[in-house]
Amino acid sequence: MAEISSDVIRGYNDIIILYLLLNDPSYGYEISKQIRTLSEDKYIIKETTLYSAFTRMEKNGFIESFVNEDLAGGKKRTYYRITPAGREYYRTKCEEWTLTKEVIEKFIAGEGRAV
Amino acid sequence: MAEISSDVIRGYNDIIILYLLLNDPSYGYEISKQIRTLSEDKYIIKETTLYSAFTRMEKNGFIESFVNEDLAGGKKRTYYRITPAGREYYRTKCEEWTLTKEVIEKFIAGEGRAV
DNA sequence: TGTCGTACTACGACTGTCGGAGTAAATATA
DNA sequence: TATATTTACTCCGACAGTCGTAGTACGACA
Repeated sequence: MAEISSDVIRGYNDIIILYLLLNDPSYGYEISKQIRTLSEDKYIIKETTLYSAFTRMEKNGFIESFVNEDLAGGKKRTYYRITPAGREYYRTKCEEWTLTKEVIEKFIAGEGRAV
Repeated sequence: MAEISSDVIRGYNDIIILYLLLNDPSYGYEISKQIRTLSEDKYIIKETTLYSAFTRMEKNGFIESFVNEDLAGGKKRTYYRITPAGREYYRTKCEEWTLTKEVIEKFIAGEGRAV
């Protein structure tokens, strides 16, 4: 099972995380598992990478954190919620992805092209 | 004209450069212009990024350098030639790109999906 | 003579990711 | 009940690739 290295996915962690916050707030451990599941085990984000992304994006105003106080369903957790600025950032990054994809594919060996 | 930022193309500079060496040796200035032209001005690689990529890839055995001695057609230049190892590396990276693309697109808002 | 294009090189700074270690509560297993 | 595993982080220092800035130097053109 081939896995994706950090140097090629780098630059997309932000949109991956924000995508998983679009509908509902979530927290580190859950997001980590969702990335793994959704990517069918092809991308497993490192804990340190994920949590430092949270810190950075909160500083940038893309997400907001809050702590679950009731503790009904388990341990204390830090949840993150996407902000309007975060939604806007996500949209912009998606557009940039489309552009980037087109550019990169010009430099990828297609079918029938000798390499 | 939207331009691609370095943090999203990072990780692909190697294959972009190697692609342009697949058929013939080339040198920094020319490769830089070709990237710009082929990408339709969407990606303009920084000189320092390009030349440090050359150094790194030569160290890794993916390219070899030689200097044009005759100087018939202008200034002295350092040319680079792709090695078999470089070709192999390029192929592997292309496959990784396909995988990465599929994964990232799972986290991109598609048509009709609210963001 | 001066400016523009060509073709680099050097250096220090910065950012995001990583490996490793550690903490601690909740849950599952024996 | 005791222990192991899972959950849910936090901190630290290191590293790689990119960047900004600056500088060099040659050739062509006006």
